[in-house]
Amino acid sequence: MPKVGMEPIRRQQLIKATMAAIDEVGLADATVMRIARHAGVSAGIISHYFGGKDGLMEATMRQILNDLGEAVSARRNALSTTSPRAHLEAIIDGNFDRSQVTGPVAKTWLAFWASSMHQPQLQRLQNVNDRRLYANLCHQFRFLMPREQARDAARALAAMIDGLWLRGALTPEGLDTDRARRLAREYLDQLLQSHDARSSRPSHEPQPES
Amino acid sequence: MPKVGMEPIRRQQLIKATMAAIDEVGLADATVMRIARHAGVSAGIISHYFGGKDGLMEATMRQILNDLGEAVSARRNALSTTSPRAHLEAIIDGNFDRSQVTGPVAKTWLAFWASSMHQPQLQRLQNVNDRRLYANLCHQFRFLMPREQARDAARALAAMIDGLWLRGALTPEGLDTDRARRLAREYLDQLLQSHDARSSRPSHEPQPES
DNA sequence: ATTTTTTTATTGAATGTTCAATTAATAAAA
DNA sequence: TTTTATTAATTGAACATTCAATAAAAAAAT
Repeated sequence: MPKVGMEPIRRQQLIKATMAAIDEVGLADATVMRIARHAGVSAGIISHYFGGKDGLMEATMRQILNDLGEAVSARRNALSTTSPRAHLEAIIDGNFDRSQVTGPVAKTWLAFWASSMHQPQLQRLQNVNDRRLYANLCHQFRFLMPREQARDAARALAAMIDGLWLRGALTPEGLDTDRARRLAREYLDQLLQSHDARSSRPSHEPQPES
Repeated sequence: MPKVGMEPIRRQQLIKATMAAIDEVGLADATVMRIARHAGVSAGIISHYFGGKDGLMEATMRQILNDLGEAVSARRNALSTTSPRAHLEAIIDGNFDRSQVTGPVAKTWLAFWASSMHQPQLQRLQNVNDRRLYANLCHQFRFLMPREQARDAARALAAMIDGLWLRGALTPEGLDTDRARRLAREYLDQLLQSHDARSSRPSHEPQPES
């Protein structure tokens, strides 16, 4: 059976098998044997390609975060406008991208989320991702409102996205992607309208400084 | 040492110790020995009072959900008005109640949240709680807007609350309670304003039936 | 074009550890 | 003295990891 150049194939297989196993029985019961069985290989191979279980877990989380980042980037790059609203909508849509929201990925994500509280390696990845979402949102809001307001808007929209996502992952029926996207977009509308209403009044409106 | 009537004392001690252990090392490494050590007793006592580790875990989650429910109820009962807005604000405040947001409780909550995806017993508790928050919110919004709109408002506010809460639990600095409360309240304002704006226009406004 | 050697991929069994649960013993209180 | 509370030691199962063995493929030598 052994052929050359199996490494990238096996790595991919095992990462996918990890998500399947976590989706099936949860992180706590996702043993190396179970994961290996899912991939149709022996348990030892995990240590061979990933150095151990931890390595596989980290690689799996990396993959998820990477996919998410690319889903967002792809939608933003497809835009021909620099309109902040369009970019904010792209960020929302990217976060509710199909590939991110499918059962196995969603559950794996949440499992890692929880365990990242106590695993420094995962925590680092988690934080990078969190900050990226916040920074992206904040940057776009800055075109539309003063700094502090933009920060709050970014914080709130980030919370809304994560909250919808979390509730979706937990309900037995899974996330209703269309509804989640719609609610997040409606919230974005409200944020922008709310600012328009405030800034169209004759008060001082501090424009974004550079 | 042995005295009569230790049961309620030990149970409380052990539940608290469970949260402390989970806060310290995470659910995965919260072994019975570690928990027992936190409580200053031996590991065997856990099986004696809770029938086993699972029993202790369930009791701990029950306690957290109970405390949360009481925090909300207490604030709502303290109101002398039936104003939907006041009740919605009380629900928000209750969810960001001090006792819920302290490090150990928050982390334990999130840990259970994740593991409830695969543990039927915890999942049941989780769902009851989720539905209660949604139903409470929905019922209040129904006084102010038509059914479908009220449902969406409830879903969105619930997501916002959970999202703020989740992000707070994950950041190393912990949740900024005041800011979270403020953002959730501002969102509530937007939801209510947004409806006012829509219903003050000369369109048909379906009043709450019943 | 064979044969030999080396490299790569993989397995299965063995190892040692960790854990929850059980049990027998102990000690205080009633 | 009997019951209640608790512990320390033990058991057995589950687990990740390691390692020697094997088998295929590729490369080198004949």
